Amino acid sequence: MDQRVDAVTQPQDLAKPATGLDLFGAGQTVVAMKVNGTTRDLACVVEPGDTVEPVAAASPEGLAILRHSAAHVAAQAVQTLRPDAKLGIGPPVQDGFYYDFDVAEPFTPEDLKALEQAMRKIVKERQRFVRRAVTDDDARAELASEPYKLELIGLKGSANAEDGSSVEVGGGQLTIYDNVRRTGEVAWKDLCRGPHVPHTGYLKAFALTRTSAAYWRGDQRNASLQRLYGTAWAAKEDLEAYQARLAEAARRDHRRLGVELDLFSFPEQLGAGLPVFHPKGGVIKRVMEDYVRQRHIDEGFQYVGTPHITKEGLFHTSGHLPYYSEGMFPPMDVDGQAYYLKAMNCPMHNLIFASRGRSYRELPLRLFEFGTVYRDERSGVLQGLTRVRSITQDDSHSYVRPEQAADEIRHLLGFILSLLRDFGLNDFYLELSTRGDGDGAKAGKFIGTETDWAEATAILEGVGRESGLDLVPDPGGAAFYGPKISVQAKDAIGRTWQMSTIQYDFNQPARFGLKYTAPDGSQRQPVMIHSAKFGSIERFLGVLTEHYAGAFPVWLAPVQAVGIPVAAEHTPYLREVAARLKAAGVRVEVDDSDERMQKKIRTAQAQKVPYMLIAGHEDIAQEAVSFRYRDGSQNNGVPIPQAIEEIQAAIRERR
RNA sequence: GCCCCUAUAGCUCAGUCGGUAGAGCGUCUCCCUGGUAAGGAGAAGGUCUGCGGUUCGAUUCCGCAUGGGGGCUCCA
Repeated sequence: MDQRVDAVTQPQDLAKPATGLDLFGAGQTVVAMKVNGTTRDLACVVEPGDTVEPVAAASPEGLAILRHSAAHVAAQAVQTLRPDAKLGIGPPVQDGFYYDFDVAEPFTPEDLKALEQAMRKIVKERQRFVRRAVTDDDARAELASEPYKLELIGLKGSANAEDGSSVEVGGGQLTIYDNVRRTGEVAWKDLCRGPHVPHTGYLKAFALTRTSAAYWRGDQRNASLQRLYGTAWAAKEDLEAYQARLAEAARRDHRRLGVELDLFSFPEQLGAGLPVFHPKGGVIKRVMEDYVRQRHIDEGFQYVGTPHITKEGLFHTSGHLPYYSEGMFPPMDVDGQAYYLKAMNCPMHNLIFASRGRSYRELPLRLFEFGTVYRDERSGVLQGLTRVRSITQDDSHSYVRPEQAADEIRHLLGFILSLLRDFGLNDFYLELSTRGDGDGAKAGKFIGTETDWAEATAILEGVGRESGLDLVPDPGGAAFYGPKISVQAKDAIGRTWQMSTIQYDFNQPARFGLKYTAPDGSQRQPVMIHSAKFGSIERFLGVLTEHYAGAFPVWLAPVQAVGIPVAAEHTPYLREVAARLKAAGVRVEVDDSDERMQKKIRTAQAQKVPYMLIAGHEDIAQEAVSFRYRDGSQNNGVPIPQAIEEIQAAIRERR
């Protein structure tokens, strides 16, 4: 498959200058090469003594190059069909690429088909990607009709690579890539750092997927551009596998399963982002909450309760109001005073802490509740259960002596991971959100001294490193009052979800004047550590639904067993069996509808019920039931006590 | 909040080039009494999301609102 070429390190390996095309051939699987560690076009010249390694098309770096080249071809296609289109930027992204355009008319689905067609034509022509160094003035002259490219040239030196606006290669040199036909004619060109595949014929598997709007350089004040999304892969099979993954994700979509399994809905009369849980969704929610509550109590937390509204002063004390007002619903007037729906629980927990004098002996003091908070999320960001406006947090706050903080965070992280594992999630990494030293810190988005931030960040980072999990930095992503670690969990089909957070907060204890009496009798300020295990019950339920594709483990399944009589005359027997199961703590139903057994099995299967208990004459004679499991396997003639024990064991072991 | 798309029965969707609508599933009734993924027959169910406009006439065309989807931005 991939060409394995050992690094060329000795001058005699390479007697005269050569290119990757000479070294690796113009094969399909090598798209670029690393020359002395820098990724370059295969067409670039290497000197004797250079270290050269191939970059395979299927490698992450190779895919990015492939996708970036596909973005160029997409842009060329757009400007062929829409000569008025002005180019924005077109980088590779996760699983694909996009390119932004300023066009008079947005793209339609028919446009996508036509554009794909035009792309295929360009691919067929095997146009070479030819790199050319240009002076700033030449670049301006060549791209005079591309206002956004001119703006990028003007940004040279100040632009950062993160938003894709950086165009120069090392040393401020600009390069243009020409797409050259075999006739030598330049079909298209773009200001670009590269590298690119040798020619468009390398694009074997691509598709345009969707369009959307996007602001120029990601800023709402700028022009709104049309973004064209596509995907590209090293081989057709990879593209098909990707499309199959998307179909699988759609099949698991919790918004769809929520309706099919009768779990929850979003009544229009209630308003956007406000879910109601139906009885079956309510069972899952209740079982989850009961389990999590008990685990918290076992871990030394005390269960508390707080109201949903408060006078506005509380959020001024906490500091949320000046910093977070646009995320809160507008205040309501109660007897001339402004009251707010709470958008967070911590200030109320602080009041519990402050309700009487606290001794160092009480610390860590751990308060926990399921607190429903309300956030005025922008209408455009709402999405099923994963982004709602009423959010039930499994919220806890640990009040500790500063020297206890590291231990408490370690304790919390271990607790969180064990809880997530109990719900079938096993693949994690951590994200460390800090103040960063970028725009946020300068703009006053964060409160507290630099020393405090540095200390808090060091503690979180230390615990994160100890965990052995990957720790990904997220500069500038902290809460305004302190840094945080968040746990990212991968679901059954490899998607990452942000779940739990642990936040170190030295600000709120100061703002609330929280104190405890130290051994020497002095009054000291505790540190508070915020943590949410699921983040939000709603989101977690949505994630779990997709993780299990609706086939919840027995302990969470809304209906754990359904009795299916072979004929109506066997219904009374199954009712007795069901009564015994119910007494044994099993959520069981009997399907006594006027349907045939096969139909009832089909229905139970569609509802993903873990156990189907079938009974006819033969079972009744033996005081038994016949099992049919969700996976279609069977176990006939199981004596009733044994059947009860089997189901109980599955529940007990959280299977 | 911004851009685009979208809204027909409880669900999934046809349809009406402008003359008030259909299917499958589900629900209800009756027949069938059947051993591991759909037995048969019949019925009920829709002011075609809401409000305006254009028109002799609007579910259909236009505008606004609301809900939903894909992104952008945001996400303590």
